[in-house]
Amino acid sequence: MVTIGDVARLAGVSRSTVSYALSGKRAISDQARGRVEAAVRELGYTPNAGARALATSQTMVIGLLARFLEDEFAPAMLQYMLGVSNTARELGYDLLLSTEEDGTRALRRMSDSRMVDGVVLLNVADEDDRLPVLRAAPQPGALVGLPGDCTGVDVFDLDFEEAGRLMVDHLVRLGHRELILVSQPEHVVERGGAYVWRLQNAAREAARARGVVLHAAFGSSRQPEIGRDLTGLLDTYPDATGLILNNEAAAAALPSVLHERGLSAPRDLSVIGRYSEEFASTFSLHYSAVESAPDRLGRMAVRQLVRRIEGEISPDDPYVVRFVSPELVDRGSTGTPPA
Amino acid sequence: MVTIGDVARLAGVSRSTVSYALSGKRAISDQARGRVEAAVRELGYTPNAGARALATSQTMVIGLLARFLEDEFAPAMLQYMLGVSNTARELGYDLLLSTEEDGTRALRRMSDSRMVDGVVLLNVADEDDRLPVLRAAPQPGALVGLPGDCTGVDVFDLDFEEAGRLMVDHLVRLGHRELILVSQPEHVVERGGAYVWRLQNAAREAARARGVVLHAAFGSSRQPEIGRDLTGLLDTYPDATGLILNNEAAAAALPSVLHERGLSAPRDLSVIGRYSEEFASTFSLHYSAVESAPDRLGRMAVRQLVRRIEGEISPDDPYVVRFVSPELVDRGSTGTPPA
DNA sequence: TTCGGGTTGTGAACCGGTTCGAACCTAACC
DNA sequence: GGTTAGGTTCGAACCGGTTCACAACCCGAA
Repeated sequence: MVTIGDVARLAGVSRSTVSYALSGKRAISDQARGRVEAAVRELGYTPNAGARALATSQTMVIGLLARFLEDEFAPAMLQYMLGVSNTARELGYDLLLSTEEDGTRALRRMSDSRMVDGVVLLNVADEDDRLPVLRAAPQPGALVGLPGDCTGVDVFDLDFEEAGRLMVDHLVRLGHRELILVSQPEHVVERGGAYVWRLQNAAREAARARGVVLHAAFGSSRQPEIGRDLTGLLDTYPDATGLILNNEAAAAALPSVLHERGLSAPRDLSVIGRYSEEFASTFSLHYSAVESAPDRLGRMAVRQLVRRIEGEISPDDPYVVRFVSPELVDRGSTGTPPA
Repeated sequence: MVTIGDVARLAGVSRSTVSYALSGKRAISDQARGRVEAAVRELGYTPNAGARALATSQTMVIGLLARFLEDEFAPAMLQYMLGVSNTARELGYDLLLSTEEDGTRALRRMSDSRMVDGVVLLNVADEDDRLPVLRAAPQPGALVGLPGDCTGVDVFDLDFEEAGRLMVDHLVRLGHRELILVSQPEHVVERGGAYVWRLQNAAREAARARGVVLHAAFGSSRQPEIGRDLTGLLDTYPDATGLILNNEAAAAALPSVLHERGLSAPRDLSVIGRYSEEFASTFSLHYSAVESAPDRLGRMAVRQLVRRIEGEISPDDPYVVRFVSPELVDRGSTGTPPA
C-alpha cells in the first residue's frame, strides 16, 4: 500500500508538504506542487480513508437507515434510497446502508463508532424509536417522513393532506358525489404510519366541505385479500362513482378486479391514486395519480443534512419541517360520472 | 468523545490492558477485566472505527456496487440488495452502498482508499468494465451475475439455462406444441445481459429436442410498448398455446392484454414466467413461474466473500462459479392446451 | 546595511486504536 | 535461597494521515 510518506520521498519533500500540496490549505511553490503531483500519479496514491477520518474526525460518509416493514410496499423505498444515494455522491459523500430490523442498534453503532458524519432516516413513524437515539447523537440527522415530535432534526415529507384534498377536489369538480377511499392496512396506522391518517382526514374534511359522501376504508396489502377488499367495497357502495387509492397493492390489483366486474375506467368508475410516476410506469398502471416524488424528498434531506454537517447551518439555526406538494397527473382514468 | 485512554484512566490500567481486556487476545486477570468492563459501561465507550481500521487494516465494511440500467426492472435489484445487506450484518459487516452510474469510479474509490474489506458486484454484465478494476484491487470480490471471464472472483447466478429448459419441458409435458418466449429487450442483451441469451438458447434447445415450435422474441420494458408487443405476438402466432415470459414488464402487462382479447389462463393460453416469489405477490401476478431467489444469491455471495476476507479461503484456493437451480412454482396458470 | 514582512518548507505532535517485547510479581522447583 | 516459569501488566512503536509552530529564505523599504 502506498502512503503519503512514499509520495514525499519520491517527490523529495516532507509529508506535510505533500498534504498541503494536495489539500491546497496552504500556499506551496509551483515547483514543489508539480513534483508532488507527478509522484502521486506515478505511485497511484490515494489517501487512506481511515487515517484521514482519524485525523480530521470527518468520514465523508452518510448513514442511511432504511426501514422495511411488513404490509408496506418495498419498491417505494428504493426510490427514496436512490434519491439519497445519488445526491450524497454528488456532494462528495459515500453511503453506509443499514436495513437492519432494529434501527436503533444500527444507528447507535454508526454514531458511537464515528463511522458517519450524519444520518438520514427513512420511513419515519409517528413515534419512531430511532429518534431519541438520534437526538442524543453528536451527528446531525435528516428525516423522510413526519414524526410526532420534530425537535432537533430536519424533516421532509410529502404533503399528504394536500394530496387527499387534491384527489377529492378533482373528482368533485368532475361531478362525483359519492367516493370510496382505500387506504393502507389499519395495521400500518397503528404502527405509527401517520401519513395514512393525514391523507384520510384531509380527504374526509374536503368531502364534507364539498358536501359529498366519502367512504373511507383500510385495505390489505396483498393479493388475494386486497382483491376481495375492493370487490367488497364496490358491492357495498354500488352508487359510488369515484375511487381513491392510497394503497399500492390496491392499485396493482384493481385492473383485474375491474375486468372481472366488466367495468372500465373512467366510463363506469373514475379512479385516482397516490403513487409515484416510477411506480406507475414500472407496473403499467395508467390511472391518474397524485405523485409523491420520493427521489426528490431523498435529495432534499441529503442537501440539508450536508449543510448541517459542513457547518453551513449551525445546531442553533432553526430546524426545518418541509412538505413537498404533490402534483396531479391526469392519465385519463377520471371523467364525469355515468348517467 | 470518550476514548480508550479515558477508559484506562478510570479503570486504573494502561491503554493496552483495556484493548486486551476487550478483545480477549491476551489473558487479563478477572480483577482488571472487571474494572475495565465497569469503566466501559460507565463511560459508554465504543471504539472509534477509523482508528481501529487504521491500526488493524480491517474496516469491517463490505462495498456493494449496484447497477441500475435502463430497461431493467429496478425492484428486482432491491431483492439482491436486501439479501446482501442482511447477510453482511449477520456476519458483523456494515455495507457501503454505491449506485453510482460509473461503477468503476466507485469501485476504485472504495478500494484505493481502503474503505472496504471486500466488494459485491450486482448485475454483472458479460464484459463488465468493473471486473478489470476489481481484479487489480487487493480486496476480494464476489459477483451476482455471470461474466464472460470469471477468473479471480467468486460468481453466483441463477441457472438460467435450467430455467429455460424447465419452462419448456413443463409446457411440453402438458401437451403444448407451439410456444412463444418473450425476453427482455434486445438492448439489454447488447449491453451484456447474457442471462437473456442463456435462457433463450436453452429454451430453444429444449424445444428442438422435444420437437416443438418455439417463437422467441424480445419485448419492450415499458407500457404501452410491451402491451403492443404481446398483442402483436399473439396475432402473429395464433396457434401458439403456451407463453413463456422472461420479462417482468410483460408479466405485469399481460393481465390487461389477455382481458382485452377475452382470453384467460390457462383455459385459452398457458402462461409461465421467470421471476421471484416476491415480485409475484407484490404485483398480484398469479402466473406459474420459475423462481429466481434473488436474496439467496446475495446471501451466498456475501458468505463466500467473508470467507475470503477472513482468510478462511486463500487467494490460491480455487474460485467458485455457482449456479442456483430455479424452482417451478405452479400457480395454476398452465394446463392442457385447448382442443 | 539592516530590518520587517510574506512566502514556503519542515519537524513534531496528534487523532485513537492495536500489538510487540520487556518488566514485574509470585509461586514452584531444585 | 536462588533460579526459573508462568501469568499480568505496561510502555512504546506503529498504522497514515493533518495541522500547528517555527525556521529559513527572499524581497523591498528605510
